[in-house]
Amino acid sequence: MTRSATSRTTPRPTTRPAETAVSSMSPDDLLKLDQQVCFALAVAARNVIGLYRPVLDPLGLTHPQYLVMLALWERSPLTVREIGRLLSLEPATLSPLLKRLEAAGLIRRDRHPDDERALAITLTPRGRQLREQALDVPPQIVERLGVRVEDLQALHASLSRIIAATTATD
Amino acid sequence: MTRSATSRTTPRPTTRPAETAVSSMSPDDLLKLDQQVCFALAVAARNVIGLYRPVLDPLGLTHPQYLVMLALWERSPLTVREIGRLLSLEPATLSPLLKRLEAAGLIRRDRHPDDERALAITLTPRGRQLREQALDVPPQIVERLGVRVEDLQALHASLSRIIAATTATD
DNA sequence: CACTAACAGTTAGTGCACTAACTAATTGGA
DNA sequence: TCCAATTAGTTAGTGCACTAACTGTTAGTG
Repeated sequence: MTRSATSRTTPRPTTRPAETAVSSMSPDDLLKLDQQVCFALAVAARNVIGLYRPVLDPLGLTHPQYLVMLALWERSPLTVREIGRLLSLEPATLSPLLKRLEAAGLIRRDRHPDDERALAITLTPRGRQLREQALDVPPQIVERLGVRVEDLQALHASLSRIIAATTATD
Repeated sequence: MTRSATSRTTPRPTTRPAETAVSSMSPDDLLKLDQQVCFALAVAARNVIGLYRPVLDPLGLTHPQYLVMLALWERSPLTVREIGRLLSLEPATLSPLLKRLEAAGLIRRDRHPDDERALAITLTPRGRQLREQALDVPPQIVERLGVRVEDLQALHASLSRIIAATTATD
């Protein structure tokens, strides 16, 4: 752990600002950090989604279904591909999910008039109406989380950076 | 905590800080997809795990399997329950996963000598040896992520708060 | 001592998420 | 014009993750 004397008095070749903090970190620490971040990300996501479960249960929605409904409540005729781009999900994942939402009477899966290949996913009246109940979800989650809003905002900012980095590179 | 502003002079019945910001949002914004922390969390986790896929593929591991191996590389005889506590996973999730690791020749699933109910999960020589290759995983991920280390640290701090909040409450 | 509680792990069933392989519609050239 | 390449969505197959219901073991209590 005790940094070897590599960068002692020498000018430090390519010191981008990003690396300033790294210079105080051993490669070992870097590995640990990465492992911890990926682990924390997976656990936090599972835990938070688990928090949604009892809240979404009365609405008859799972968490991914809830995200799809959020997208549709914002803009209603959407194709499968468009939903996939919004949520970073594969069409193969959405296809059965959308059928379940259709079976629940929340959406319609009609052929797109301009392009027979595509589907026009629209809300049914029941689907549109469900938004009323959904308005109560975020406050309940925030309450159950019991985390300061500033912390949530900080988390959101950090996550956005990661998402930008991982979707831009693709 | 610098919670100064909330303690005005009027007591304000049960205004926890969490609720002030949420209740002051317009209902429209409340359900906006792009400000849902849960959405960002889910997408970030999926993206990062997707980043691991090609890196873990040569090792023959999935991401959850990799996390289990990380736990075992740190401490080797572990029960299913103990792994579950470390990774926040249900025994029902781990049971088939561990059988796959056993089938891959990386672990052994022996009955625990002191308690016939429990399993003693141990590494095989091959499983222990795999650590060598795994040492190369985090640097590859950090490189592919292309994110500043400060951002990773900030993310880790935020996630830790969330995990603490969600596992303590259970 | 017996018998019930609690506990460790497994199995069944549902749903998410991915890749690869497929069908059908559309587009763009040669 | 016609036909190859692209595109939209579906299906099959693997694996993760959960809940509920189960088997078998241990431990606690009457």
